[in-house]
Amino acid sequence: MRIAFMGTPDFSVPCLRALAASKHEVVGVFCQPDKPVGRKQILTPPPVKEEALIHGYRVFQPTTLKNGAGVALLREIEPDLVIVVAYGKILPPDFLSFPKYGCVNVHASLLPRYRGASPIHRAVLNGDMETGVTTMQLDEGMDTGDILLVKKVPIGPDETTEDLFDVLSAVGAEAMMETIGQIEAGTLHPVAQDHDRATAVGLLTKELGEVDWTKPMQTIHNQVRGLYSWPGAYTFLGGSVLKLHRTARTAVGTSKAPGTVVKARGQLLVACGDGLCLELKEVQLSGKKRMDAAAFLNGNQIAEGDVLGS
RNA sequence: CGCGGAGUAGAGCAAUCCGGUAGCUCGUCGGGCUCAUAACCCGGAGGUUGUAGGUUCAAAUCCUAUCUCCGCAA
Repeated sequence: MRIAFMGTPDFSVPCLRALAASKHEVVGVFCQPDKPVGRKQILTPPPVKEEALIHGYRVFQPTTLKNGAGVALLREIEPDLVIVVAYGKILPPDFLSFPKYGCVNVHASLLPRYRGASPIHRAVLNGDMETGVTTMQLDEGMDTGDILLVKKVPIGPDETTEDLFDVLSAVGAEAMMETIGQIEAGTLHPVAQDHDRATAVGLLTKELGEVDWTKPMQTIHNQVRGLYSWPGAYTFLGGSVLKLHRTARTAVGTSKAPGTVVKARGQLLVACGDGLCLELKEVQLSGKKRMDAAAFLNGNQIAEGDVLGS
């Protein structure tokens, strides 16, 4: 089958690799234009582009697919099927209907839950015990198409978004290959989503990372692991930003006010809103490197009784 | 030249403004104590202070250049 692939970030790469290793012909790869990245604003190609170039695929980085621009490109490569994995742009109707088998999307959630831009983060943030990958037939809406195939994945209590990212991108590749196989075999049974149960999630913002210590310990723990490693959770210590990279739940109770450092010897415990302590295991003060709690405590930069959050 | 912080023992920090041969906590090694401990006590090892120049009787500290790391912004 002639397949065009559309994707941009790391998450999409395993899918492209799987296609490359398959019998199918990758006739073109679409991704977002190169962007300046990092402190020095170096123009960097997206991960999918780098992977595509390794295989010698034709790469397209159009700024828009609207007004026939996308279809014009499809006409050049004549794909039977288009696979879309975290591409980053909405596909117009004429584009969706161009390939014989349409466009199939790999989405990192159990649809109709978490439609939109940040499904993995949201599942962890909400403390879900389970998430997964859904493949669906793309339609004009945002992740509203008929469901083709679902694979579930459990979420561990301390698992981070980054951990899940790796798992789900691998599972996504499996789901994709299985879906393609069934398309060829004609054995798929698309199921409409239950739109009443749908939830939509937007892009993440930095502000989501600020910890509110009056919240329950579990909620803050979810926030830390859900936003790891980007954009990250943070609080304030003496006016400086203190990033929280890793935390652990404890059963230690306290009567101290939320945000108070309850223990700063051996381990670092902070009081949360529900009277339980959250252990900070790895932190980073602005301008400093990230370090584990033991190293942080050695420098005497924090003491019992200090209050985080201001 | 977007803004800013930092490079000192294995780790995290202090001493830098007001130059005078480097200190603290942890780890490590040896010994001791205790029913016991991420407990405590005693002792030791470990640093040409990112690099290159300069000023000086003397530089971690002042001057110049350079490399690296990090926070913000994008």
